[in-house]
Amino acid sequence: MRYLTSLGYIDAIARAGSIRKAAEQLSITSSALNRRLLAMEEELGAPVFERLPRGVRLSPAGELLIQLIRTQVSDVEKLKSQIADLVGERRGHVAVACSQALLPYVLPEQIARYRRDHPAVTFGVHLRDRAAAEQALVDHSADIAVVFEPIRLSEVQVLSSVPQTVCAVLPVDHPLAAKQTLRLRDLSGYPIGLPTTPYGVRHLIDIARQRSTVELSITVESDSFEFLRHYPSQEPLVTFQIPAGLPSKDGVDGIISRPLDVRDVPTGNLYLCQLRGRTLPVAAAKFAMQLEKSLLEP
Amino acid sequence: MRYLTSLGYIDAIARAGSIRKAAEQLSITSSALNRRLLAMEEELGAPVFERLPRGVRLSPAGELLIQLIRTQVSDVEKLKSQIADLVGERRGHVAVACSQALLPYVLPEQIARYRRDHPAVTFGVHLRDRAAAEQALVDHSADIAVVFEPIRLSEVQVLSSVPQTVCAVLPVDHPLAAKQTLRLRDLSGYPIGLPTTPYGVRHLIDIARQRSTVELSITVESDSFEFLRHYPSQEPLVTFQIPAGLPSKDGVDGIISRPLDVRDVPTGNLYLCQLRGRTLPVAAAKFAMQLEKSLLEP
DNA sequence: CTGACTGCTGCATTTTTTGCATCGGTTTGC
DNA sequence: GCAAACCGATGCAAAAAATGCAGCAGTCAG
Repeated sequence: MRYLTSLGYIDAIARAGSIRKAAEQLSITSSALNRRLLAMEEELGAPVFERLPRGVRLSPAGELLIQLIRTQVSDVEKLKSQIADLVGERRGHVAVACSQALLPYVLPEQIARYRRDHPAVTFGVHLRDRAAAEQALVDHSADIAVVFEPIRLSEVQVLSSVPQTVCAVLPVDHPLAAKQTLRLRDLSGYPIGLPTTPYGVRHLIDIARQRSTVELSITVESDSFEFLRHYPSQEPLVTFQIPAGLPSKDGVDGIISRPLDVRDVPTGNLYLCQLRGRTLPVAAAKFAMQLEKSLLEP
Repeated sequence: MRYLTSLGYIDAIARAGSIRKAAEQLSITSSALNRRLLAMEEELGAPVFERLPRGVRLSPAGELLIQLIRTQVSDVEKLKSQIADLVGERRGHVAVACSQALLPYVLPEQIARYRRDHPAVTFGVHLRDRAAAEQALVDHSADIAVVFEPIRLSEVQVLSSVPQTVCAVLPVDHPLAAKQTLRLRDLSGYPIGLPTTPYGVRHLIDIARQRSTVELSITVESDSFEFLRHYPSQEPLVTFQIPAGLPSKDGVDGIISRPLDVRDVPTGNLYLCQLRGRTLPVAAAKFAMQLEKSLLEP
């Protein structure tokens, strides 16, 4: 929207932390950008940024302004989406922030399904750890977030949640493949691969390790489930994943999954969230409803 | 605010019902205004107004837009007020919609008191009947409303209410002046002046007249309490008013007031309201708090 | 001290907005 | 049934605003 350019520019400065950097990203000169900022500060009667030797930082007034800017911009998005809906075009854009587990199966399937009905809707899928996903909601860079065991912020509103029992992921020929569910002590002695700390699965495993005396031999750590999932084809590694991130059938890619006994590792929850108090654009709201339904009835 | 001009222009068109009329009020040419509108419609992908032979009317999309415009404009007002607060200037503007009863004593006193502490804050006081006051909140032309016995709309949020027993207003030398409280039948035979229908006092009196067999001789009707209040100096007329609209002492202006018996005329309530879900600008919120306090502890 | 970075500003140029005049259309009054 | 009075839309030239360019002063790391 034309009339929001100044607001978008200021948002860009806030994100870039520097007028010149922001100007480069926006493909305009720093002088033009600087003048828009000065004009805004003139109108507000207070500086929006503190000038530092190495760039700028939001002033207290700027913090208020940037919040207004983001809600106003996304409100306009919402309006446009509503109007498109009114005209019958049903177009829009949905930005999703999610945990890794959603990437291989759930989101590709759900987005494709949604787009079959509404081909004019575009999607953005952004991998974010638990904290960053919530931050993305707050700064409006995501409309909805799907996260496992999130750090609960008061600004986030939970639309629905589904329990997810952590599963061990093993090569098909692993000695433990015979068992239907695994205790933590079963894993003792086998090489283990773990996700790095910010992730929910690791969080639950860590809790279990603290409560138990079982010693796990942690061979590999990675922030990529993709890596951990494919590693066992080289060495018989045991790693962990929640059901949503696993293929529906055993044996695909030469791996199988076995749920961990809930006495060892508590069942976590996968949460579908949005920013509290925000009315989502039509497309995002409808997609969230579809996703919610599919998560509850897998 | 500079970047809101287009929005303000479109709001002006919506209020004026015609591009040319709005252009005149805005002191610009109709062509300039028309082009801004066309540009906006282009960006939205839908017409904002239906073109009628005698002007324009909001389209469904326009209804959505105008609502967004008004909240955005008042959100910016709020931001500016907050920033001014931050800078320590404490300035702002408070628009009040109120019943007639508030005009002579309550509001002048309260506004003057507020302005003693915050001289940079300006006020707008708008006389509105019960329905119009609530409409003023909805379209953001008022920040707060003080009304007697309002028609309750779901969009309105009550901040506080105080009971107000309807009083009869008589000349000091009226035969009924001896009594401390008056029954409706006491008034039978004396000439009566009544406010016109949209007002709350009239509403309560009408209810009382329906329930009772007493015949009142209605001599004068007026939509001005000011007129009714001063009429008795010419002819011994009995009229009605709520305590908030009466001088604190009897005998001022040659009139006295006597409460009506609550068995005849039910006690009404004076309501202090704002638009539901709206966060008021700092100045309006503080003034509302002061007003609320003074109404509860008269 | 140098070099790289920052935000800011004067001036010429480009882009956008505005005003003026006018067109085509519908309603209203006689 | 015709003229006058509105209405919104548009081409064109003038006015206003935004932009790019170049260069300023200041800070900081090495």
